[in-house]
Amino acid sequence: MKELTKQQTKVLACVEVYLNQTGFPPTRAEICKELGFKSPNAAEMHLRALEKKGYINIKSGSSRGISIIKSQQGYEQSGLQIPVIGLVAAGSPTLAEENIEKRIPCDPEMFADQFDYFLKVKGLSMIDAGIHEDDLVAIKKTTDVKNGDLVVVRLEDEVTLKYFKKKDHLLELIPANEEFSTIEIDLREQEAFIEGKSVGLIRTH
Amino acid sequence: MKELTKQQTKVLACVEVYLNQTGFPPTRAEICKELGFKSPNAAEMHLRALEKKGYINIKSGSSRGISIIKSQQGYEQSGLQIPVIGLVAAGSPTLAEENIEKRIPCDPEMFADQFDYFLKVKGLSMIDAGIHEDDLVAIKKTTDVKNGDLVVVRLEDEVTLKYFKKKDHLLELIPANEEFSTIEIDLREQEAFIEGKSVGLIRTH
DNA sequence: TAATATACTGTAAAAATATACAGTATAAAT
DNA sequence: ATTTATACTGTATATTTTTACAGTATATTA
Repeated sequence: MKELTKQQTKVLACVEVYLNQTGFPPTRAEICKELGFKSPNAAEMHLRALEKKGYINIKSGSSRGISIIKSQQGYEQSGLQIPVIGLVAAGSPTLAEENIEKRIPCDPEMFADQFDYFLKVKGLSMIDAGIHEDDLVAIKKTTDVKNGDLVVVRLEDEVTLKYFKKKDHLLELIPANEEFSTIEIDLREQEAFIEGKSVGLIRTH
Repeated sequence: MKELTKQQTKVLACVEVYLNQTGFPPTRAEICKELGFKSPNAAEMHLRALEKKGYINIKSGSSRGISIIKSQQGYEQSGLQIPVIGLVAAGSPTLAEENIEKRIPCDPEMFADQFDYFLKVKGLSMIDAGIHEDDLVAIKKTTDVKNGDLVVVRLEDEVTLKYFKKKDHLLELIPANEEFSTIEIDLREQEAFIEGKSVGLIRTH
């Protein structure tokens, strides 16, 4: 890829910034206004140079017909960001702003099932299932869970991620670590709120 | 958010598809051509309705001045799809079409580092690192790796995912499973091609 | 020293585009 | 039975926008 002159770099950046802010490319006149040129031909010439060097494509005859081929900036954020929630000991994992640690740009349909948020794993209770501390488990908000599903359950003030098993009044929350023991709940005595189930996992190396 | 009529949904989809394909929004006339309308006013009315319902913004007086507020589509349609490559025993993991098992809609910047493809894990050699069979490891194509990195290395015709350790002429490829042994390579005797390193992992539950 | 590339100004015209206005048709709601 | 909302056609025009053409100035290369 050929190198750009200083001015060409400025013009390309101007187009990209305009695109990010408005969602559509600028006109020659708008580029001039932004960069202080007094003739639309100034912008035109730079755009032509950028096209020749393979950085942009110009659709002839179209207004604002500029498309970026090689961006100076990183991948533009397409807007879809999934919140990450810490597996806090107290309270249910709400999507309220104060509970969101960060957001990750990804597609809510990247796993087989759609999901609503990531839950950041604390502790080692699921390590034998290959789920480590700080892994992010993709959670689909639902109460429709089956035996064997990996579920997020709230017991009073505590939220936990375990395998689900239910028979009549007995709910078992089964860890994947020999050093932890199964939580057994008699649903006639204690309430259990199913927050959702895991449809996938991601980990940053 | 108000519901859209069938035609409004079509028009919104048309705008989004056009945007994804060209990088700039369509004109009224182009929407008409795409959807078979014979009057630019047909497109105009639908766009106005979409603006009123909060799905798009129209910059008055500007050509192609449409910006999407609430997208109907995800990464699937926006083209951001990352290929999944099977960890085949023979040959390097190329992005040639025949090696691509499927594509996953997600953002190449979802992990700390950008990555190029997913590698589907075979075998249990990394199980103690929480990497199971059929997990998808996000690989960044690079030869710039440090000791301790999880790397994809090709030895002759075999591709393997292991921890990297190099000292002078000795390359060690270390598994995370006691039942497997470290691969030791004297680089003066045998070549080793570093295909890339892992920046993350995803797993579908 | 001439040629060439960069970097513009200034003007103008053709083409692209938004957008208003006047209608038609149909189905659902009042 | 009348109003209201959806869904258009068809025309016209003011405005926006591209883009060509004619210059000017400066620095670099041959």
